[in-house]
This record gives sequence, C-alpha cells and structure tokens, in this order.
Amino acid sequence: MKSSNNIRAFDHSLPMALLRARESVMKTFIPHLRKHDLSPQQWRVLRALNESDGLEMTEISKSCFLLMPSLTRIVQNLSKRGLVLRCVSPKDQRRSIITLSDQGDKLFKLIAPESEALYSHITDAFGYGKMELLYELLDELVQKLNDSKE
Amino acid sequence: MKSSNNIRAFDHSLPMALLRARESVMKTFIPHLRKHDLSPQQWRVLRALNESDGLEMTEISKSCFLLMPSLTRIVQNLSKRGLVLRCVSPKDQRRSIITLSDQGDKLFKLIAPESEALYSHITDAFGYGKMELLYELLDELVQKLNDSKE
DNA sequence: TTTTATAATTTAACATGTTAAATAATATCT
DNA sequence: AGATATTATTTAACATGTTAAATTATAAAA
Repeated sequence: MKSSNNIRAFDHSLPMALLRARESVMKTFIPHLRKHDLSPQQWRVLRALNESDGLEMTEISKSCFLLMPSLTRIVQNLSKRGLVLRCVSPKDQRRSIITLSDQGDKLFKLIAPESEALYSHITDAFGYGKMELLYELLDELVQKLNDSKE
Repeated sequence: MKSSNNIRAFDHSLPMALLRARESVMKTFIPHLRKHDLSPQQWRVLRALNESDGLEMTEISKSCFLLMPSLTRIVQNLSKRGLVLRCVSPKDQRRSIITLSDQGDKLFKLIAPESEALYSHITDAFGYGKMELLYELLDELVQKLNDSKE
C-alpha cells in the first residue's frame, strides 16, 4: 500500500506538509531578500507599512503574524538601519506609530518588482487555478478550525 | 473589489497563508504536547523514531525537516531526559544511531492515541475529501517548485 | 602510506519563536 | 481624586531556525 492512501503516515502529517510547502516557496524568495540584508519577517513588515501610512505595533503584529517580542526586535533593527521611523502616538502614549522612512520606501520600491516577478513565476509553475484553489482551501481550513474551537 | 479577487494582496501572500494554516493546526496540538513537556519538534523526532528501529542524525534531519544544528540540540535534550538512546555506528564512527528508549516508547504510546484523536477531529471539521485535496495540492506545489529549479 | 578531499556531526553566533513577567500609560470604579 | 484594573509594549529566558566555521572520521588520490 502506498503512503498516499494512508493520510496519517508520518511523512503526511498536516503540519509537516504545510511546513514543507512553505519552505519550498520561501526558498524562492530568501536568496533574493538576503541580497538586501532582509529576513522574510523584516520584508513582511516593510510590505505592511507600505500599504498604510503608519501602523501601531499591535496592528503590525496582527497583519504580519508576528508575536510582539519578535516584532519589537525587528522594528528596533529596521529603525536602527533607518528603514522605518517610530513616533509616540499623541493620543495614547503607550502606543507607537511606525512608518516607512524615505529610505525604506526606496528600498521597498526596489525590491517589490523583483519579488512580484518571483511570485509570478511560482504562479505560472503551479497554475493560476490551482493557486486560487489552494488559497481557498487554506482559508477554509483556518476558518473551520477557529469555528470548531468556539 | 474583494481581496479574494486580488491574489497578491498582502494578506494573501502564499508564505503567510501557509504559515497561518500551519499555526491554526498547531494550535490544536501544542497544548496537548505541552502537557507532556514536548515541543512539536521533539514530538516529530519521537514519531520518526517510533516508525523505525534506529535512525542516524541525518536521516532524522531529513524526515523531520529539521536542520542539523537544531536536531543536535533536540536529541541532546531528549537523551538527557532518557527518552532516546544514542550509540556510535559500528560501521562509521562519525555516525550515531538514535533509538527510542523504553521510556520514550512508553511516552509515545501514551501520547499517540490522543494525538490521533485530535487529528481526526481536524479531518472531520475540514472534511476528508478536502483534506486529501489539500495534501495533493501541497505535494504538487513542492514538486513543481523543485522541478522549476533544475 | 601519507596527503588531500569528502562526509557526518557539532559548535558558534545571531535572528526569530514563545511564554511569562515587568513596565508604563490609560481607563474604570468607588 | 485616588485606588484598581486594563491595555500596549518591552524585557527576560530559553527553544528553535539558520548560516558559517570547526571537528572528527572515512574515502580517495598521490
């Protein structure tokens, strides 16, 4: 019997299948980002900031799936390198507001097109329809798991 | 326009969708494993060892998707706790062979059924057919990405 | 055989993941 | 207003991820 019939064989555990897929995809992007000394997490933060004009730490944390302690270190690093700016929120001094600096914006605009090209390559290799189907399945899985928890 | 039509919106990046799905699934297992003071990675190693009678570090590394430095630390930890045994390979003294100890085997047999039950719960919530489809898509994605690299 | 190359594993160094505790500012309650 | 609770964020401590370098043993080549 082939392992494909045994959905629960060790090499078909769901977390590992998701991990494996993610690693494969990341392998495409990581060398590209490394050229600019960016980790995938740092790039996620820059992307999130690019789509807004100022985000609080908690907002970034949620949209980038980063826990606050990781995000604290990442933003400190990006700030030290002059890629982002942080200022205290005037309405609530506990909050800080993070924005892309001019330099960060320039770097984003440099990297984004190459990044898009790599993504298109993946979509082409896999097929657009399958890509959409995969997104739907993943979203539905998350939703069902969250539902079944309440 | 809904974001579901824009496959490339920030909140629909493929690595993040895979990460999000993985986190959701893991959230089911982690509290269960933590009761036995096991991390997901440690559990992966125990599962791999359970399916064989002795594996070399490199073999575990591949089957568990753990890099060697991480695996070194994990096996050291499991060994210290008496859950695994390691001995030098008689054929090649660079290699070591890891096996489940009696205690490790006992722990595995204790955890495995609960783990299976949790997994069944996920399969039920998501649907068996969709689960199989998801596995197929993930495998195909990995395969296509590896192909397009050679 | 003795040098050289290759292979398995560990160590080192640092970024990130993760949980709990600490800090500081705002909100709520009496 | 003053005590208490809540919220946003950071710090601490340790496990894991990740790349490069070090170590040790085997294999290959001279």
